[in-house]
Amino acid sequence: MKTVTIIDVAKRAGVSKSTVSQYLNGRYEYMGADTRERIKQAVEELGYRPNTIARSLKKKKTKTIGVILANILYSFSTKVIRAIEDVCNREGYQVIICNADDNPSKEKWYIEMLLAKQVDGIIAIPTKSNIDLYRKLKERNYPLVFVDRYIDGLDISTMMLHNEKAAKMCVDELTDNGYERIAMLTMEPISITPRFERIQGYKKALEDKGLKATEDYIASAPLKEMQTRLKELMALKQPPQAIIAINDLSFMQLLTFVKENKLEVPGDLAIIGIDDISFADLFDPPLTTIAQPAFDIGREAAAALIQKINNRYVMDADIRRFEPRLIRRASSTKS
Amino acid sequence: MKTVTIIDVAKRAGVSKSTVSQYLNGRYEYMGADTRERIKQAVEELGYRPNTIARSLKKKKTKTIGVILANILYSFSTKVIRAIEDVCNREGYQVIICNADDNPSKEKWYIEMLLAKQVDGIIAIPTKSNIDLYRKLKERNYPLVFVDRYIDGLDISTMMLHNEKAAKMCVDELTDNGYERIAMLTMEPISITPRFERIQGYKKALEDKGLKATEDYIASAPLKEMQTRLKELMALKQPPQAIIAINDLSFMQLLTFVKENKLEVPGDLAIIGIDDISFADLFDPPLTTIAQPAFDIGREAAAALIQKINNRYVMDADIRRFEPRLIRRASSTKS
DNA sequence: TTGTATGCGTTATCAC
DNA sequence: GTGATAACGCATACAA
Repeated sequence: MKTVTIIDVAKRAGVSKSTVSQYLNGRYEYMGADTRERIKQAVEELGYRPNTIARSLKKKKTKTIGVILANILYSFSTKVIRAIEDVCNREGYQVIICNADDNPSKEKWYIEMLLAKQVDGIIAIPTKSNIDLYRKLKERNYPLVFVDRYIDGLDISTMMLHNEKAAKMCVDELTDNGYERIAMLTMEPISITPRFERIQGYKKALEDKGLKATEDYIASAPLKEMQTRLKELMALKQPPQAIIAINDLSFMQLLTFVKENKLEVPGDLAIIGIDDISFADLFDPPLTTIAQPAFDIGREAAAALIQKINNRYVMDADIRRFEPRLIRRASSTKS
Repeated sequence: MKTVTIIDVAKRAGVSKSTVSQYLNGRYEYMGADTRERIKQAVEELGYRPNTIARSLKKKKTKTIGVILANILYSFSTKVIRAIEDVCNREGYQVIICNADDNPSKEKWYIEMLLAKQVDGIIAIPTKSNIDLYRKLKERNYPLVFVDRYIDGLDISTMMLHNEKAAKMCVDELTDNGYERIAMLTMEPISITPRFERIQGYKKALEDKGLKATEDYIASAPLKEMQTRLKELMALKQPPQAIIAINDLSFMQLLTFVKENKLEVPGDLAIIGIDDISFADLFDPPLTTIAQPAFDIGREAAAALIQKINNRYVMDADIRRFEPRLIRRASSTKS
């Protein structure tokens, strides 16, 4: 697989490599029609493909971006990536994906790897632990966009769900249907942005309705211990009449619990989940969910990053909030 | 963000850039302990990061591979990718992901993009339409591994499910429970490897049991038309007592159909699906599925590719079959 | 042990 | 219009 270079093309076409370079970059004005044709021929005959690596070295642009996220197995991540990919490829960018698994040292390693690879910009769902590294990048005006999570005091463009509103939608839907003892089920840690904000939103929404948000009703646990935690929650003297699952994984746990304990939904317990899940319609009864526009979020993140890449000094570091959407099904209705 | 290069480090350490290069590549033998220390210092003080692009150009290796698949939104793809990522990163490789959407021209475009980027190898879930391109790569001994789909006559290492066995497992499970009129539901096109092989396996397994495989019972349709197709199937004079869904997407359609028509499972209709789905346990009744080891497949594909990259002449082009696993739940039991 | 020179494949700045 | 030639940042053979 001996590589055919621009020099081979030049020889074959009987011109210099500079002229070929001109041709390749579409600067046809400086070129006779016949030269142009000869080069075209030569390129085809030799099956020449420009070496992007060499070009990148020279131009100091790789037309590649990096995406750092927790785990590609989460459906939110998958959708975001898909949207990013679509935008980027339309613009001629390639995407390198990194699963940091919410592990700060892995995240750091990936960031440095990406920088060494000279990617033109990075989109990340950041952990809070590499704040210094991100700050340094920000100071250098390095193109950077966050998704889903916000890091305080860093002032980097962030695309995320309007989490408080999402939680409020859940509460309102439930209170509208006459439920008053409403609990929230959340994964740990609860410090990351979406969880924190949703819990805040939940509390506020309850207060707006004149209901008390008792700490008893905020059930947080790691995924593995969630069944036990739920058992505790339902064993309270005043068990909740309704539970809001803070995300899809918690929701799955809640569904398992409901099923194993043969609870009737919404009769024994009304439920509602943030994040849409594929089988919401298929569950019995169909599940009320709050969908977030993951594709929109990904698309806008990519668009913003590319804009930053093209004009490094238009650094409007802001937070863009995306609207949650209530999909009303039977699991949250009056019992 | 003026880039700091190896020359800056050399100056700072008071040595030549070759010495620094030696240091960076771990050839410490040719170096005084003090020199080594000085370089280390300089690197840290300057925050120097080697430019991978320049290194790649020189070494003609990018430590990057490309993955081409239909759509990252499919759970099989997601799992495969995750496994590939894990292996690759452990070996210092980065992964560029491309969604070809089963569109041959998109696939072609991506392949050429990846080659231009000088990726060290490619893992693909190939369409059948770029066979010439793949053949050319194969002839050049370019490292290439296929996943999930086989292309006849190309002789390229392929990692895939033992599809016939998977289908046979379904049939056997159903016949063991007394079902005889067993249909298969499949997406179109049926020509791609996994679907084709599963249909073959289905037919053979029926024959093994002395049952006839009538064409009537092989219901194929694009996703959008599957509900209609199912209606036709169940309207036959002799409707099936059981249906095998060929993959997760078909299975979802089947579940929707069952639900909308209030069929009792397995009383009115036994069902079973190939591919595991996350809510198999949560459905009512729990769903029997055939799981495929997507992570294993991805891991082995990555391992094979890296081996090819390291030794381009160990080109054992074979097909590796992975074992399906029956997860027996209530949807396929005796009614 | 360390330094010098050269090349990787391209693009860009000039002359011609 | 076209062609030398010098970078881009690094690795490496070879000289010192």
